[in-house]
Amino acid sequence: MDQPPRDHNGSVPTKKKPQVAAAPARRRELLDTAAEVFAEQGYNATTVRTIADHAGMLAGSLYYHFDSKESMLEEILRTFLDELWDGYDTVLESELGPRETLEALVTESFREIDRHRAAVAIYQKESRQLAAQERFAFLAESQRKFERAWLSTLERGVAARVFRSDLDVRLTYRFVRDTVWVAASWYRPGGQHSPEEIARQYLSMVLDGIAVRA
Amino acid sequence: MDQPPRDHNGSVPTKKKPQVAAAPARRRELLDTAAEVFAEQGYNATTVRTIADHAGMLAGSLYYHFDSKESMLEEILRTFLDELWDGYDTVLESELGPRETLEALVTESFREIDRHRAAVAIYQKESRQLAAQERFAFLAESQRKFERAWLSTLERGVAARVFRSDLDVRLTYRFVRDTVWVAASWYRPGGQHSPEEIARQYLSMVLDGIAVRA
Amino acid sequence: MDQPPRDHNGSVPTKKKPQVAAAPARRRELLDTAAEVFAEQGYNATTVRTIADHAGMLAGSLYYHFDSKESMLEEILRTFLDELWDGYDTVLESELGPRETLEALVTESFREIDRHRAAVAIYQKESRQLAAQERFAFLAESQRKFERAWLSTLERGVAARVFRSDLDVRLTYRFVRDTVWVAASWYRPGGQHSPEEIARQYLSMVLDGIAVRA
Amino acid sequence: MDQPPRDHNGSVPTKKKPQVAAAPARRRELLDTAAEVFAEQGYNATTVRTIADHAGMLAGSLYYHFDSKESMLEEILRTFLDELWDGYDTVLESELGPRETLEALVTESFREIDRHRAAVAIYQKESRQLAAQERFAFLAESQRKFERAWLSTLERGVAARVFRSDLDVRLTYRFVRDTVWVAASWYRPGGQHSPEEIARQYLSMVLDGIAVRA
DNA sequence: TATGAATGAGGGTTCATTCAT
DNA sequence: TATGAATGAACCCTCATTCAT
Repeated sequence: MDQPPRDHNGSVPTKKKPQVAAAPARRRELLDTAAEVFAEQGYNATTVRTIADHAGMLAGSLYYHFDSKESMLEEILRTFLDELWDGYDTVLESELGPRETLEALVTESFREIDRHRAAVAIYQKESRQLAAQERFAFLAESQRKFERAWLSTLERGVAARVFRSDLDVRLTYRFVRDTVWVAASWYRPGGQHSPEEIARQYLSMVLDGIAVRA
Repeated sequence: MDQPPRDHNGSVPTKKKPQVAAAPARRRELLDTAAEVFAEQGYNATTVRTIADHAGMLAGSLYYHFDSKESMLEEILRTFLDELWDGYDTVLESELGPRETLEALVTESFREIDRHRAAVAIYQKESRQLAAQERFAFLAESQRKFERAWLSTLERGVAARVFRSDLDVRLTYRFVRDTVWVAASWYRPGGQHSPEEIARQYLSMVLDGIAVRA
Repeated sequence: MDQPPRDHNGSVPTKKKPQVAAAPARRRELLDTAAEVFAEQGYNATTVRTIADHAGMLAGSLYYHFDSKESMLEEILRTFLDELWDGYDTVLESELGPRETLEALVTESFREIDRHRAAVAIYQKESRQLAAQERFAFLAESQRKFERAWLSTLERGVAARVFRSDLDVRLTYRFVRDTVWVAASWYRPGGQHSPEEIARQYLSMVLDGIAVRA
Repeated sequence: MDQPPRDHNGSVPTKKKPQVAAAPARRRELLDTAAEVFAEQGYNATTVRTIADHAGMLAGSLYYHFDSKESMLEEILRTFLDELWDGYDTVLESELGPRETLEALVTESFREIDRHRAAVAIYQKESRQLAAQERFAFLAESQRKFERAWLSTLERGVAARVFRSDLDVRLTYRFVRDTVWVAASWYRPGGQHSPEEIARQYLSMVLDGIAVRA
């Protein structure tokens, strides 16, 4: 979805707070808490006081660790997208066939949903609006890269006659993309299905359909 | 998704404002405007002043027509769901076979997306959070009804051997549901594809998959 | 001190609030109140709540009339500088001799102090820091114009042998400038001396000194 | 301007911190740093973090050395006023003639500006507001003493016919006072003029005026 | 019907200060 | 001596809402 600058954890290194180097553990904790709340209540509807409550501190104390509510959001999304692209890039560089690539990408996606459920949910709900802001331009950038990867995979597949040629490729792209990511809105980690199992079923539906074969 | 009480436009008829009778046309206009803005910016991020700006009036003036920002949202969603269920109920009462029912529901859904794009987008983005409020209990109610309709259709189809039996029905339900509605997030009315055409392609993918048959 | 763009009362016409056209009377009242408080407590030490208290309203209500505390400050200073330069320009265009020019400028200055005591006091105390901000660049611009006017007057006087040539002109400039404007810090309108009377005495000291002539 | 109690560096010796005894050198350094920042940015606009940054430490660490930001300010001003009055008292006890007294006081003032530029600038900008607080009552006290010294000198001069009798003495006092101290706002130590040189020029203007003698 | 002005309850953020280490 | 982390009060500002006109 994105290809942010390699190093990005400081985003806007304005002040000289220890925002970057020091105590990455606490930082992570707080970001996880924030992500959870953002995902549950929506970014706008979430107050920093709520985040602070969940973290067992006062609202002002968050500003020792972060520049702003927005910078928390940014870091949550950047961290997620970085990991996501680590996985995707590995797949894309493996030179698999189109069908195997699709399977690997979908499976990787469900693994990310499993690991970053909150971040994915936030991404789903907020990215469209956010992408308009310069600060979140990396979201749009990621989306473009994402689209290129999928479209080329689908086109390769059509050329190789493993995917149907009678379908509009862009529609198919959206279909597959949405099909995967919306899962974040209902997926609960630790449920009865592992990410791989869910991926398998989704792939089965996407590839072979839900109708019984004639 | 829901079947609210027949009359629902005032929800809480406390005050004496003529919120109901007078000039239903202007009312509709304003709601359409509001829906457009809500869809574009998100409900929370939208200020009543923005709505008023788009409508060419001052923020306070909206309160002649509506009780509150929330009541505008409620009416937008109720109106949409009412129409949606009009269509769905017609389908469900037609006693079609499971596959034909699924096709009809999906087609009807894309028609609603075409007609109520803004409302659908709002619904997609906000319904989860809203459903927790008593005022928006009708959203949860609608969702339950929606789920029942789909699940029973799918189960009928599995029993009739027109849908695959090796798939988790709930997963399949979510798959189909999401697959359809997320389209509202990118669909633009007046584009090159008619709702029926999009429905046909979606159905083709959902039913038969995107892979080439062996 | 400044030569702002001819029209400047909107400074940053971001939103479409009636900040500009409507109700200039109330606006003036509020700005006068604000100026008084800024002058007395200092800009930074003044809270918008204090201003609102003095105006008999709530803090938030000020934002119906103004964009921000800073925009109030800006408008106060712009209005003052505009009037000041109206007076100065009239003097400078009159082609008086250097001594008469100096007398007229000083007199005009005391009149402005009389009319805009609060604004002058604010200007004295805050302009140095403010001028660094882009928004208040007009302060620096005014200062440059002010300096040019004074320096050229002094130089003309030296050339015409009405001012002493053994003094450093820049030092003299600062001497005269400060001497006049600091008066705003103790001047109270409605006191026993009229601005013209004070100007006369200042001029007497500046021109002829306080020592008895040999 | 003031004559504070002989010992004044702790003002309120409440806690047990070694604020007084330990390492007076470091203390001085920190106060000089703070004074510089206060002078440049204004007391209110200066955060303790900014001071700490300039001193190469963290904000909290300053509290090992000082009770509060305010106590730093107090000590800066007290130290300055103490030295100033050392000089003034020496002059005043010398029983010089009125003109020579005036010359000596002005010269001494420019020497203090040279030595304590930052403190003087702070004094100029903040003393009026500060003097209202009990803690800074010494500022008002100093000002009174200052005024007495100058007024009596001027009156002595008028009586001795070395100063003009046609001028309002209080106005003249303010004129001379302001004339001297505002210099702190633009004076930069190490510039091309020595304090004594500047004093000489100022005195020349104040005593004999800037106009060419008839 | 709509305006203009105000309310009042927060919301994000800053900052002097504290304190255990 | 200094750090790192947190506190808590206050601050500027936003915004849904009200109401007299």
